[in-house]
Amino acid sequence: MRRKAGALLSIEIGILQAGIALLRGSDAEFHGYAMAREIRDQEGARSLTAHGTLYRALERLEVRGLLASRWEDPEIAAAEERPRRRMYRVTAEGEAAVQAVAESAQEPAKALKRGLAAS
Amino acid sequence: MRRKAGALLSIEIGILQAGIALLRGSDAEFHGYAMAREIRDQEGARSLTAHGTLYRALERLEVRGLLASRWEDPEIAAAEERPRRRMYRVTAEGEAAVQAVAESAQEPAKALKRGLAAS
DNA sequence: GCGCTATAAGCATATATCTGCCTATTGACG
DNA sequence: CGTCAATAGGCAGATATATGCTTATAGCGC
Repeated sequence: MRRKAGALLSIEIGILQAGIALLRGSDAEFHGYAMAREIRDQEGARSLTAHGTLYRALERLEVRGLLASRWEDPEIAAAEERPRRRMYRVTAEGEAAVQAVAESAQEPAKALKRGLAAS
Repeated sequence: MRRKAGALLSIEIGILQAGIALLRGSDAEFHGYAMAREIRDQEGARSLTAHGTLYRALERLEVRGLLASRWEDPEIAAAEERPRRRMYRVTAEGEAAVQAVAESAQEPAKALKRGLAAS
């Protein structure tokens, strides 16, 4: 659907924000499937159809350097009897990108506040 | 569907026979998913519904000692970028069980042959 | 022979990631 | 401002294994 140069899609912002929220916590890493669950539960039944949409979004973010990933130690996955996970973390670049989006989104809000104060 | 004491179901016989055929080959081991493909291709679109039927049959055969399994080294699965496999092989007991079934199945055939020869 | 019950089979879904193919949307450009 | 093209989204399925729940069936006892 033809992307505006350098812009972030809402799904991408969502991923980064959720990932940044994790940075405050203990592990700071997440994996695709858990993120899919998060989005499905919160954003009122967003389908992500078979998760294809999400995994592609994750890939895009990694290619752009906003996320970095590593494969979980396969021994751990085997011990827990589940498929192995690809662990993602938000990079400094990723944090900056979200910060930029948040700030530009606040501009109209500030304008509104000023407007209310004046009336 | 209430099993006759000690009897083998046709799906179980099929698994064991296919497994025994492999014994002549190089690896002698198989995994559930490959077996499912085999059965699907050969037995004219047997569904095995999401493979649930097959995996339970494999489990039954293992519990009865006719199959033995081991988990594939998770590093290999990771290197090949796929979920890990559970590798099965037919035990001596398994071979004997199939042998017994095959022999009892030949009885009627022999009787028929005798009958034909006499006419 | 008939009904009861044990159990296999079918259906669905969980776990986790990924790709192919088609459609819908949207930014960009004339 | 309308059309074109790039790309995101949706659908489907592959790779592997496994479990919960319901339904069908077959053996066994009466």
